[in-house]
Parts: sequence; structure tokens; C-alpha cells
Amino acid sequence: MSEIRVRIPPSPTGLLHVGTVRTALYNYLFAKKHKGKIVFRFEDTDKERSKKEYEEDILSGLKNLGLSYDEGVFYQSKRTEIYKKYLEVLLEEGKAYKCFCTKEELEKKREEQIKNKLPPRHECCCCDNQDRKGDFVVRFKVSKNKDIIFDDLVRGKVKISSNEIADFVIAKSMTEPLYNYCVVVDDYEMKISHIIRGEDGISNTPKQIMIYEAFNWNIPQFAHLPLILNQDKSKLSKRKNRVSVDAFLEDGILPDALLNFLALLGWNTSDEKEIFTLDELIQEFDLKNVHKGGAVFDEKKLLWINGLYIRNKSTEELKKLVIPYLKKANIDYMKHGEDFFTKALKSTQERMKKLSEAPELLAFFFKEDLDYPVDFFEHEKMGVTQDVAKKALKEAINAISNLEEITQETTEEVLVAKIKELGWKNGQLLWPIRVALSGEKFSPGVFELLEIFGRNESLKRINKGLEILA
RNA sequence: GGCCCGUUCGUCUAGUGGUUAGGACGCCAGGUUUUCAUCCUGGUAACAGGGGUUCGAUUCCCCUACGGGCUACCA
Repeated sequence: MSEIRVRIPPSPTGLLHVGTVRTALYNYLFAKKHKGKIVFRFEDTDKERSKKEYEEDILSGLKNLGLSYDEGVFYQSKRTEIYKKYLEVLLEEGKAYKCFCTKEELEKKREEQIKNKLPPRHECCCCDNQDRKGDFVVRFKVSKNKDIIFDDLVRGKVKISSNEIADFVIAKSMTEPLYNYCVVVDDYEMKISHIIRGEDGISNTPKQIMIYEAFNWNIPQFAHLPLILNQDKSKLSKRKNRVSVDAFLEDGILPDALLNFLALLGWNTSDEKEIFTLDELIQEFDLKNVHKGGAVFDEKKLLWINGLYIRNKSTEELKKLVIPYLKKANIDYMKHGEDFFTKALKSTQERMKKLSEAPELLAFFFKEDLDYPVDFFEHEKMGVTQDVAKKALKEAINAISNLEEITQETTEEVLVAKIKELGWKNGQLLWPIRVALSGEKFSPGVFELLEIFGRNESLKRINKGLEILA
């Protein structure tokens, strides 16, 4: 087989979309797996909707996700001369023609077609009259009674009758070529061997194939990927879902986790593995295992995968990732030193599902003066009343004050002994202490907190608890 | 409307002409634990419907239903 070449061709008409990423990812995996090349180009022929800022967003987003390319960036908007050249060929050979119809004429024609239930052909008087003056568009001449068949790598044979396709516009003018046409010219010139794109590209495929045939160019292989869906099964849209990669990244979804999750939308290996590094995905990926049916984007599963990735990070790595979020929340995370911060982070790592949760999870460690409702101390199920809490805190002060060294082990030893001595349930002593240390209903464990805070800060917080209870 | 594509637990999915239809997320319950989380155990829940073909269909074929995509001088 000749060289595998795929393309990533977003149009810069919006922020980087997870659907775009999924398609890019599959192209990337396919190319890497087969030692092929990836061409990147912007399909920016729509001057109205294409924006520089979107280009930047897409490029940086893909880069952040680690999806690189080998050739490009190409811009269709900079290739008008090339398109023009081929357009002239088509015109000369009579495979395309100039159409001078006005919008009004076209609308009238369409109405008639709909009324008579005719297929959407173009064909009108002016098209035979090439001398007509004024603006024109270039239409591709579709031959009749012809089946266009292609073998889709995901779906198998797809057949469409050319009678269903009207003479379609391939350029608004000689210097304003349109998508369906540009794609073919580009894919030919860039020697693309495999076009892997979303299912919404299926209906364009016959048109594009006809253009290939008109030029007598080799037709690449097509693979149409299932769509990513909203909960209601419609095509994933920003109206109904979070779709911008920026939004996910800012929320603290890790790039690897996002890719891992996206890879699983419409593809999987036949075994039960579902956590993959990029390299593993490259190894395992196969278009044969790509689904035909669309896949609903389930954020809950994304969060689960993300939590897994966060837990698997070393605390040092996680630290770097989390700092921007803490800064943004104005948390003075270094106030008790690096070591304190590291330990605090480590104690919350396993409950963090996304990085943006870091501030709320860590804030209490750095608060100077905790303030929380007194009923935090109460816990009916464990038999903790405010009176019990008071006694517990006093006992804690005694126990801790006498300890030489405050570690998880030493505090556990002394507090457990105290529980036995008092004949209490674990929670009766430990819950109030934990609340006093954290000022939160949920937090890391007491012994961990005691070690992190050390004697002075622990005592300070427990005394504060006593104040609140008073 | 027309054309095209699709349909296994709520979701992501495995799977086969004969399976107790498997896993994961979620949810529920239990265990561990001072809480939450983690972790462990268990549970809940699916082959869209109808016809064929067949000794036997979730699996193959047809139809219907449902869902989706496309139907631009957008990409």
C-alpha cells in the first residue's frame, strides 16, 4: 500500500469543539499506527464566518492535547489561484458551467420542483446561454442515471444515484471557490489517502467523488465516523452541551483524560480495557472497531476517567497543575511552606475529580480564622452532641499537648487509646476534632490533618472549635 | 417531503446461529473507614417491533417504527 496520509481540516468558525478533537484524534491514531503523515489545513473559504481568533484557539487547543501534525498549516483562503486553475480546466472541458441565474429565478425553480415532486436538478435556460452578462456562479455538471458507489471503511458500501444530486455550485465566482470543490483539490494536491471524517460528511461524498472522476484523479478511501450526540441523541451542539475544549481544560479536565474519553466514543477494543495512554491507543486503534451508531457524550464518565487520571498523577505533577486554580481563587498556598502544601494536596488528591475543585478542597488548610456553624459538630448517627464535642476537643488538646511528635501514627495511637479509655465510639472523639481542624463536614482524616497542621496550628484550631461550641 | 445512515442495560459498549447476553460509568445496598472520597463485595438494568430463513435467532434477510444526518452562492 502506498503511503498513508490523512488530514485534519477544521474550519475556523468556532472554538475548538470536542467533536473536532475526536475526529482529529482518530485521524492521528490511524496515521501514527500506520506510520503515515498528517496534514493540517484550515477550511476557511467562508470569509464571513472564519475568524483568526478561532484559528488560534483550534491550533493551541490541539497542541495542548498533544495532537500534532506533520504538514501545514495550510489555508484554503491562500490557495485561490490553485482552485482557479482547476476551475478553468473544468469549465474548458465542459464538466462545469457558468450559471447566471439570479436568486429569484432559482427560488422560483425550486418551488416548481417541490410542487412537482421532482428531484433537485438545476438545469435552466440561462445555463445554455453562456453569453448572458453579469455575475455568475460555477456549477458542476452532474451526469444523469449514474450510481455513485463508495466503500466506506466504517460502513461498507454506500450507494447514491446521481439523479438525487443537482448541479451543485462549486464556486461563487472564479476567485470564490466553495467547500466541496476545494476539499477535493486539496486532498488531491496533498495526496490524501484516507478521509476520516464525521458522518455528516457522507452526503457530500458523492459530490466529491464526481469531482475526482471529472479530473480523473484517484479516489481516496473514506471512513465516516459516528456522530457525538447530546443526551437527546441530536448532534452534539453547544446549545445543549459543553463542547468547547477550552471549557473542559479550564475546568480542569486533563488532556489525556479527555482524549481517553473521546477515543472511547465510537470505538473500543474487544477486550475490557478502557484506560489508555496515547501510545496504547495508537497500538490498539483500528477503524474496523469503529461503530456505526452515534454516541452520547456522558460527562459523568468523563469525570470518572478524569478522577482516575488525577489519582494516578504524582503529587508533584498535580501540584503544578493545581497552582493556577489556587492562585485564581486567591489562596495563599505557600504560606505554611512547600512541604505543608504538598501534604495538604496529597490528602485531597483522591477525592478530586477535576482540577477546578482544588480551591474548595484545599481552602480550609490556608484559612486564618475558620468560621463554621456550630451544628457541624453534631452527628446523630455517631452519637455526637455538642456536649460530647466539647469533651472530645478538650481531650484532644490534652492528648496532643503531651505528644513529643505529631504524626499520623502517634496521634492515632494516643487518640485510639483515649477512645478506649472513655468507652466511646470512634466517631465521638474523632468527628469533632476533624470538624474543628477543617471547619468542614467532609475533609481528609483527623490523623492526617493533625500531622499536616502540626501541634500549634492544630491546637489553635481546636481551641477555636471550643469557642464556637461555647 | 426526498435521499442517506443508524438501533444490545439510563449512558459508553462486548458478543454469538444454541451464552445464566459480558464489562465499564451511573444508581442502589453492604463492607472497610471518624466524615467525604478511595478501595472491596453484591445488586439493578438491554438485544425497538413484526414477518421470514432455520431444528434454533439478539446474531442472516425483508418490512415497520423510532432516532439521526444531509437536503445553501456554510463547512
